[in-house]
Amino acid sequence: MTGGAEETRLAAELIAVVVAANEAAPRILTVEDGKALPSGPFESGHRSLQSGLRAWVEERTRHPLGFVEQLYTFADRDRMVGGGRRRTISISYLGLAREAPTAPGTGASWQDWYRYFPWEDRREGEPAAIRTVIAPALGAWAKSGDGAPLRRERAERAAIAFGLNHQAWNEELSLQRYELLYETGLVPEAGEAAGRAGAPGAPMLHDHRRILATGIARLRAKIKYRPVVFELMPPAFTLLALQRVVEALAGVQLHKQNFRRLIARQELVEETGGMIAETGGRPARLFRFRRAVLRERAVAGTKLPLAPAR
Amino acid sequence: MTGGAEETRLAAELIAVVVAANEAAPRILTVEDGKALPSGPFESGHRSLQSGLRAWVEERTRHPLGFVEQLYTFADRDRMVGGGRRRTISISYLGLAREAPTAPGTGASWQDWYRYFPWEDRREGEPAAIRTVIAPALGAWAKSGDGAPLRRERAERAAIAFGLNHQAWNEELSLQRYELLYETGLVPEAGEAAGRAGAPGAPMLHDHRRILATGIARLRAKIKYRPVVFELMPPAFTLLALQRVVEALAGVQLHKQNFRRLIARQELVEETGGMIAETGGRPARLFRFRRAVLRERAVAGTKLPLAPAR
DNA sequence: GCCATTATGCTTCCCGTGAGCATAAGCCTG
DNA sequence: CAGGCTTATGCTCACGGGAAGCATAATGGC
Repeated sequence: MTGGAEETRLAAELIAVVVAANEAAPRILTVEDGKALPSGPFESGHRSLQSGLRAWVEERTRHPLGFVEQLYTFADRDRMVGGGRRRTISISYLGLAREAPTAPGTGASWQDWYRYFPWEDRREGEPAAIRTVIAPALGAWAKSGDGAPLRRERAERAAIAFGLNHQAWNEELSLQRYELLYETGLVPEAGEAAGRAGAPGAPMLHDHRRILATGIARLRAKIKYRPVVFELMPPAFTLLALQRVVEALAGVQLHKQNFRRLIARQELVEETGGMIAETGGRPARLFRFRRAVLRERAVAGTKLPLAPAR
Repeated sequence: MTGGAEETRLAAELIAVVVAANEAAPRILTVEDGKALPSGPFESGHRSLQSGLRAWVEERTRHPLGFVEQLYTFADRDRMVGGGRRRTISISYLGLAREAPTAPGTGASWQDWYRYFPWEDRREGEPAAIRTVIAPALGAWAKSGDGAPLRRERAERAAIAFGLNHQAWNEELSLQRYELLYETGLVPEAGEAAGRAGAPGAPMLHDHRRILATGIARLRAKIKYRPVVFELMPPAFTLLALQRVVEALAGVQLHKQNFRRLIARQELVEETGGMIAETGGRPARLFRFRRAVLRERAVAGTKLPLAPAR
């Protein structure tokens, strides 16, 4: 059956969500003036999907990708790229790296990821746009549903996704939030109402912003049980720097003392012996990641505290 | 770059891990006399990968798939199926269903999943084969490593994967276990030593047993935080029946009272009002799944207790 | 020297989980 | 028909981790 007569021509494409981070914000590698994620064809020379992606990204960033993980494979019919009769299968990956200057002329650049998802950053509390724009729009959408059950379901979905009413904010729901905004026409990618008052945040080409949302969700979930944050850290760092990076990724503030306790108890780091005179305040000790835990706890749990501060 | 001259021809294939379960064991849908997972080409008529898979499986089992989730996409070069110059991309899915008679003539049949992974069933304690065959073989493999660090690393990997020494058994590591057995040549799929004393369990064609191991790992992880078990249950069931199914999936015995407490506290089920006169013992109440939780907790946590009994 | 700022150590409270003890309700056996 | 066996259910207790706060130690800036 595989070789039918009316065979569709297939193409395969790799799309990468490459994440780096500093204490201020997570950064993602983009192309086309920040409007697309890096992507490239899956070529016959590639040994496997993952090695293809690795080679491809490292060529551009000149920096090795530490951690790489497959995100999702899409092949929706309405997703045909390039306009031909060719069906494209897109395989997306999440990769972690350290930020380094991009090769000039490639159009590649690093961007703050909250530029695309302003509503995902709650480190300074709930962004105003949620209350002034998003919540009202979702409320209207819920009310416009046919029949009470549908209306209730919509209101409930919105409340869970955006932590409205008395629901708690769940930082891992970034994909659901984007999908909800897409479904309700609040992001320009949905086409419908480019003029209408929509959600804030820069759009991307194709469905790249959705893929980015998938990557954010995956990474936010992952940092809670695997020591992957360290892939984003410099060789030596203070505990506060580590906390700031985790907070930047999660988009939430953490309780300092508990964060330190958890890191300490799990023996994730060891002192380098050095100290650093920060910008005011008592000097902090420098730590490095204990590479050994990658072997010891190859799979076991390594939880990061995600309890809100204050 | 997408349309190069020396273009590799691509084919895409969908592979399904379809799981059902009874109180005795989880069951998987197979073809070719239990030696392969159902798979089929991804056709141009399919709207999306998932809808393609759904249509395809439902046609064969005549039963709707409740829950469907993408597992992984492979395209390793050494995985070329069919021998041609054609590169195959395989997209695997996990699906949950209720067991129903398979359509005759299709070669499809349901199989106990522990037939392929005897070492994954610890409901009656550690299977003898681990102590008599697997642990010694892994021990020899570890000792044969070049250099002390490699030997230590190997011993550690084996201990973590199979819960040797003082390590706790982690039921979610089914994929790592299979990969370890593959790497050490203990499963016939590895080719090397078909004659040597290997691990027990029926092999499968291609890399299907590895895909099944991936599905098992995913499902075992999933039942802990999402109410997916109910997709496998009949409309009404006793709490013990529910527990038995969870135990069958996890391959571990659970503490009865705690299991009930957790189910009760989360309000996952409601009484149907009926009772059932079991095989001896006090009659049990019948319950049904509260569909409402799917909306209420569309994403929040729904944990199943996986604490060992006794 | 006093203040602002950050680093660190410890303590308390609360809740979920892991384990058992005890009782209720049928069925089966002698 | 009583006693024993088996499964259903209710409850208690102890422990450990997580969430919040209080308190003290170092520095640099005024």
